Amino acid sequence: MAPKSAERGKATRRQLLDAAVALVPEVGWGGVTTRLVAERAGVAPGVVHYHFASVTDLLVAAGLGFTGSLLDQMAAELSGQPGIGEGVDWLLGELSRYSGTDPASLVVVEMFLAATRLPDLRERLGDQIGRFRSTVASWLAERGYHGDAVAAAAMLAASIDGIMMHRALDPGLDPASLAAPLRAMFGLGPAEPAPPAVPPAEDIRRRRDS
Amino acid sequence: MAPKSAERGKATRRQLLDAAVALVPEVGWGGVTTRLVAERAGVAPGVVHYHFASVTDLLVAAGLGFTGSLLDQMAAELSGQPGIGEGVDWLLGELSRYSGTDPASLVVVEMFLAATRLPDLRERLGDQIGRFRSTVASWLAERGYHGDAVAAAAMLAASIDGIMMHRALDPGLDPASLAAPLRAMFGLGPAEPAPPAVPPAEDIRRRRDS
DNA sequence: GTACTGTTTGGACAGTTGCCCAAGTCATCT
DNA sequence: AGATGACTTGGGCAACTGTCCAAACAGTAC
Repeated sequence: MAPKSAERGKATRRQLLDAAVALVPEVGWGGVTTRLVAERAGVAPGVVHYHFASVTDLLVAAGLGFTGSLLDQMAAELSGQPGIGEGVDWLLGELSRYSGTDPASLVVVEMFLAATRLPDLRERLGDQIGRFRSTVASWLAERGYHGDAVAAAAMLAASIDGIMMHRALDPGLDPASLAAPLRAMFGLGPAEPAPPAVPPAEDIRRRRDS
Repeated sequence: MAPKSAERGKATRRQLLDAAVALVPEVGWGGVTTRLVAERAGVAPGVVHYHFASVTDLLVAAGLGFTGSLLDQMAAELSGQPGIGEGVDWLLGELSRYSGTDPASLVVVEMFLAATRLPDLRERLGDQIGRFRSTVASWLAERGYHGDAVAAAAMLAASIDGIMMHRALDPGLDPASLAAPLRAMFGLGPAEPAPPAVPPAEDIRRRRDS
């Protein structure tokens, strides 16, 4: 055999996947072409169809890889939060990193849309999000959330994407200002028990303007 | 002059806009082509570039027309609701009509995405949604919502789109099941005392904060 | 009738697309 | 040495794209 060639092939495949993920936010899901990916990955155009049956196949694989690790990481970090209040606050802080126009946000929305036209993608992306929701629901239940934890997790997940999308149109929409209604959704008080005047140093990492 | 011709022109223009709106959910924003629109509208391909400078121009005009009337209608109907509880419930009922895979939902998401790449569209769509949020905020304030009505309106608007998107991936996600957390967001009690035939056995006796 | 206007037609144009494939490279195996 | 296998190359193909345009088609005004 030729293990050296196989290694190189794996590397090329990875480069194609990375190039595809990077290209989706720039030109849109439908704007990603064979030659564009090849050029970005630094390979000849023919390579794309050697590693993937079609550009759509490449995009599906690349997209699912991206959302999979993103959701896994978010679920893990959220599960590490001690209480529901801390979790919601952490989530809002995390959300401020996704402006709706940044590459990660755009990939997610593009995939939502592409999934409506690709049954295979829809099923697999739905599974990923279902797993995320389950993790969140368990986390809520373990923290003593009184109510339908599954419904609350669904609302939370939907809110994340909704806020992300709306921020794309209104950059002035500050996630921090949404803390009160979001906390109320989980039966939490309107504000942190600690006085907001002096922020607890470890919890708030960066607080921009007002 | 030729008023008869001008009339016919207006009608053709309308047909092109309608065809574009119908096509977006079917083939995607980027999949709408000159010839596709012309065929759907029942005119020759050249007509498109007589009435619009480019396909993008046509799509922007068609999309904004669609979202404009959709948002206006929703704002008007929501404003007609007597109380916040009724409004939220009405909204959830309305939301069940938008499965995330229906034409209207798809047009909205496609426009969000297109707006991130078309500054002109972003600004105008942002204005439309800003107006919607203002209307909702006023409606909340008039109903005695205690808290930041603007933030609550933003969360509500974002939730609508978030739920819509998530329903596209999980058709089993019932908007009605989200009533409890959504109502809690507005400091409302668990549920209305008017359940359908099948009683929602799972009861949530969640008290709000102070 | 002729002149003028706004609208419509269908084809032409240069460019891009996805996918394919014969020929090539290169390390490994017999 | 030759054969094997995985991978890469660059060009070729038919199909499609947005945009343009000379010509035809109305109706109105003179």
